[in-house]
Amino acid sequence: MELLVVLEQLVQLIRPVGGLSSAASSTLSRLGRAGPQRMTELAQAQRISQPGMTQLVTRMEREGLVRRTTSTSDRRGVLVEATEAGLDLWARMRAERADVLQELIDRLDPRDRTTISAALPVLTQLVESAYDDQPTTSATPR
Amino acid sequence: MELLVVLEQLVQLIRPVGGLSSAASSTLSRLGRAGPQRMTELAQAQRISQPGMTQLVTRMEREGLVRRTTSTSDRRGVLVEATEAGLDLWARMRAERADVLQELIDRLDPRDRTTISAALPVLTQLVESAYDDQPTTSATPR
DNA sequence: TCACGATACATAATGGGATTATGTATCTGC
DNA sequence: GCAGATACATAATCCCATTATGTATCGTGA
Repeated sequence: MELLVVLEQLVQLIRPVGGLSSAASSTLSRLGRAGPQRMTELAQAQRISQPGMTQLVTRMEREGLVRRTTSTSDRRGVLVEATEAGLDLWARMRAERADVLQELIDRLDPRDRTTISAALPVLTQLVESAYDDQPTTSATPR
Repeated sequence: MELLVVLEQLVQLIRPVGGLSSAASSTLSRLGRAGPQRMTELAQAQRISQPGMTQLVTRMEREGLVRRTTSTSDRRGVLVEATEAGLDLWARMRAERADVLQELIDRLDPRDRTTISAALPVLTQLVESAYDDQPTTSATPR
């Protein structure tokens, strides 16, 4: 099986937890961790276009997960912040995902488990270095 | 960074190669490897609905990557087969992806490289066992 | 042989999710 | 004050997925 297929299927297994899409999920995470954000900040962090993020925030607002507030420092823009319900979902989602992943790993034999545990930080580093090489303002690899 | 985010970003790095979406890409792979397929077979393999696959095949047909042929054994259905252009793209895509991945891995130090190489088959096994536990006919985890 | 239920696909309607282009309001620097 | 830049929203479009439904064909049992 090709690695890309493996990775995508792994994502498919884990992502449904919490019921949010990828972009919604990590946008909510970002708001939870870093507080209110500008629309373009969120779009850049998620590597999608600004209108794409506008639409996503609108959907998340509709579900009560975030709200738009007025930015006092610059009236051209808004700030997006997570609601209480959003933060609750975020916390639940993270816990559930950890469980799902742990279950998957638990079915490996101990040596494979060690291998995976060692690989995760390396994968993280790999991704980070790959993105560090790309200008943030360039088009999303797509 | 949360594992899911890492995985998704890794997918985002690798997938653009070849310019096909995930479903198109692995559908084309399947046709290349296993020859003409029924629509429902393709849908099941991809874990999407039949109408979803109908639409995808229509789009791929429009791009000249596949064609529908009449199934002689059962006039209710069609067979989907890859065109020459489709097979060419498939071959190119696979080669390019291998290059991208190799580049990413080459920037690791040798010990991390070994770690990743050991982890890939385990990840594969992990995904396969996870899907083996789920009835094929059940809804896609979503 | 015929009728009924199942199968195989296409179509319709809908919504999420992404893009580029464009519009409107605000900001900044000359 | 004005021009260019910025920040977002909106419009149009396409991909991609779903469920529901329609049409044709098949398989089986009476």
